[in-house]
Amino acid sequence: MAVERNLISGSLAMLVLKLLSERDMYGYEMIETLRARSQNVFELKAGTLYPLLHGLEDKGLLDVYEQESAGKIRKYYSITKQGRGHLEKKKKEWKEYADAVSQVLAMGV
Amino acid sequence: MAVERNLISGSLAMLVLKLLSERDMYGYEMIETLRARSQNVFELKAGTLYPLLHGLEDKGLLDVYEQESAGKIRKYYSITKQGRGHLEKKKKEWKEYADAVSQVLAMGV
DNA sequence: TTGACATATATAGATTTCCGATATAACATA
DNA sequence: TATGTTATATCGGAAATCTATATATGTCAA
Repeated sequence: MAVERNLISGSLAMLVLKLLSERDMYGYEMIETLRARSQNVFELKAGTLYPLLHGLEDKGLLDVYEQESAGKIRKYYSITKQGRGHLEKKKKEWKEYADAVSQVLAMGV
Repeated sequence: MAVERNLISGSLAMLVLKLLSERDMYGYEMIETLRARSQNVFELKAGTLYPLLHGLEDKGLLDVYEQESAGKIRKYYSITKQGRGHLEKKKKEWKEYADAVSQVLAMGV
């Protein structure tokens, strides 16, 4: 694929980075925020998110720190400069892919 | 996911069904047509397409017949009534998903 | 106060999609 | 005759995501 193979499924990483580009969040908060913003289309599972976050951290796209909030220690994730660069690239690829799909679906009979 | 898990990668099956909803085609023709319509964004591999076609046939979404064309026996694929129903459903899901992604990307800062 | 439910993080195993590599074969053209 | 294009096919593997499971805390109602 001219658009990376992982783009489509990989859109989840893009969405997470997008949320973190606005403000630091902890995992559970991302699940709830994505659900709300997408009108319940994205029902991200914890078993999907946490391995994804660890992977993004390993790649240097996110930083993590612990912070108490409402009596609980939570893990907050923060996007790095490299992460912002990655997000821009992924947004461009998503647009390219979505436009191509529209193109194919619209043409013909 | 409210949108089926396979939707996104599964968009490939949708695109193939879309082509066949216009006219019968053989495998290689689908690869070339998808490439052309998407301005080279979709570079579908033979190793992806043929197993996909066999799977769609097993599910009753496609029929196959052999026909000579330009001195060669080619396998033409034809979409079934069930296949058309499946295509409509997938198109709706794609739209739902793509809109949700746009929503998340557009909001916030 | 006890049980149920929501919050919060985490890992292991399984499934699905798709690609790379490889194989075969016919035709076109240089 | 050699090379490239057309055409179909399978196997094995990588990557993304889900299911199931585990753990622990806070909250609220019975």
